[in-house]
This record gives sequence, C-alpha cells and structure tokens, in this order.
Amino acid sequence: MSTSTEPYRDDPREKSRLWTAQSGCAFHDLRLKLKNSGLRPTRQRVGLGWLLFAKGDRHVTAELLFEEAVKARLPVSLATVYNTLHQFTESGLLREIAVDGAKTHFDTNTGNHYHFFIEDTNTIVDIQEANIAVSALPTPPDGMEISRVDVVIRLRRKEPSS
Amino acid sequence: MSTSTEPYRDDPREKSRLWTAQSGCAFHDLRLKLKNSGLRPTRQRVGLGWLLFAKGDRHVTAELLFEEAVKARLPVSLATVYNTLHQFTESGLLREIAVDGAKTHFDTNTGNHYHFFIEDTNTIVDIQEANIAVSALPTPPDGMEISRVDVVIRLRRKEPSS
DNA sequence: TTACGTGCAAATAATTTGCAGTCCC
DNA sequence: GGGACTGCAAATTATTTGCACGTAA
Repeated sequence: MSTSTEPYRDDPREKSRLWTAQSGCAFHDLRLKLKNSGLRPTRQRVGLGWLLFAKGDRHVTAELLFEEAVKARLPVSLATVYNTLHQFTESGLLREIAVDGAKTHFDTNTGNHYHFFIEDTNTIVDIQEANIAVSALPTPPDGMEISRVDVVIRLRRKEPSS
Repeated sequence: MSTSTEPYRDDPREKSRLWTAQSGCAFHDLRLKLKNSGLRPTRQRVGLGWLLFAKGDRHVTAELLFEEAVKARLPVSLATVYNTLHQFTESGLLREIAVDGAKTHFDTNTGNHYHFFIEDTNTIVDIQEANIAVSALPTPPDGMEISRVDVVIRLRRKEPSS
C-alpha cells in the first residue's frame, strides 16, 4: 500500500505548469499520469482529469466538478466523480483540504503550501507568497511522526468603516 | 448580532483552570456564563456545559458528548446536543475545529492555539508548547481581514523500523 | 474477451428542522 | 403563565455502495 506508488516523484508545481503550457500534449500526458498511478485512463477519468488539471491549480468540491463535467458534456455520474476524486487523491494527484463546512474540498496542488479560506463564500485560495512558515514545530508525542502541516488563514470581509 | 456579545472578554485558559480548580462553585459560574451569553441555563445546557468544561480543555464531537451525557444520566437528545454545541459556539464558549473526517469537532479552549491531529484515531490534541508560530502572515486580499489562523499538524504512527 | 469502470438508485452518516409538550423566570 | 427549550421523528445534505451493464487493453 505504500512502497510501490511514488506520488511525489516530481514537484507538483512543475506538473501544473506543464498542463497550462502545452495543451496539445497534455491529454497524452494525463493518460500517462493515470497509468503510472495504476488507474486505467477511461473516458471519465481523463475528462475529469482534464477539467481538474488543465487550468492550473484549482480547488473543487465533488458537486462543483460534477457541474463542470455536465457543462462540458462529459458523460459522468456524481458517484463516479466522488470515486474518481478519491482515487486521484490516493494516487497523489490530488489532496484533500480540511476546512470546515460540510463539503470536502480537493486541491490540485499537492505541494507544500497553505490556504486562505474565505468564510463568506466558503472559498479556498492558495497562499502564493513564500513568506509564511511555521516555526519551531513542536515535538510529536511518543511514536508519532509529522505527516503534514495544514495552515488555514480564515478571512472575513472587513467591516465597513461605519 | 455582533456588538453586544463579547465572548473573548477574558482569557479562556483562565476559565478552564477555574473549572478544574473549584468544583463547588463551578455550577454557579457556568450558569452565570450561560446567562451572560443570553442562554437560559436549562438542565440540559448546564449538564452539557458541566461535561464540557469541568475537566479542563477538551475536544468533542456531538456523538461523543451525547454518549457521555447518556452515561451521566443526563436526560438529553442528540438533537439537543447538536443545538447546544452550536449555541455554545456562537456564544464563544466553544470553537469549531476544522480537521477532515466527516464529523465536526468542538474545542473548549477558545484561545489562540494549534492542534495535533492523529490520523490513525481521528483524535485531536492541543499543542501545549508556545514555541510554534506562523511567521510573516501574507497580506489578505482586497477588503478582507484575518479572522483566525488554524494550524493542524497531522500525525501518523511512525513506521516500525522494519 | 474480461476484468476493471461506470451509472443508477438505494443505503449510510452526520446534521438540521418542525412541532407538540415541558420547564425556567 | 408564557415564551424559551427540548425531544422525537422526519427531512436534508453529503457521501458511499451494490449490482447490472459498458468499455479499454
């Protein structure tokens, strides 16, 4: 379950740049990516993958991606969208983001980065700047190790000066 | 909705210490706290408040608190537990924690602090040490301001040396 | 071909809500 | 006493699952 797959083989930012840059070959590249992850490149997976990765880094919910697929005339069911999102996540193509709100959010940027969460609209935005860091991580208890550090900066609309 | 209540009037850590210290008067203090928050101190609310605040800082889910209430012979329904948790949260007595997993977690420590999340057991643990900080917060976009910064350090069991 | 995928609908799971009855002030 | 609170069950919302059919290798 953990030895053969290597989802972080290359810098995911590099990947994203690839998609946006060369749109001709991106399809082929995506199929390859799926195959390497042990996922058969079916029409639905390639289509969803295209919606997810062609436009640079994105944050989606299952519902949102499903709507996009419908608009794009991709024949797919909501259940398959859920399944696909989780398969992509397990393969390291996506990452789940923990913000509150009932819905689960997925991020196409699997690299180490943090998020703004706009409370008003339940929207997630990448923090682009590199000048944020968590300093002096505390020691994990007993036999534990750090798997990931999530930082969410929650934003609200600034009160009108009144 | 925002001018009259002042949930952060005093340091919540002080509050927690209070509960554990003087258990005789804590009931009365809790009732007062509820009243100040505009919540009538009913049997259920006082009972749940007691379960929540009497043992120092805690992290609970609705389900968990409900089970405790049943064990404690507190006559309460799951729906009321949900309602109460949200009322407490709105009043600033509790805080919601965003980790993933389907269930919503509530934290009795409303002060500024961060969390470990143990992936294996879906457990939340306070980070006690003060030597963690987010440095150089990025500038929020346009008319937004920072409402809160959440930091979750996700832990997994360290792989046996194999 | 043939196992892996997918669609649909039904099943779960967590949470919310409506309303009749109960309890605090 | 009267309005706020609660309990229950039914309703919602998000997500998962089972199974017959479709499709990529």
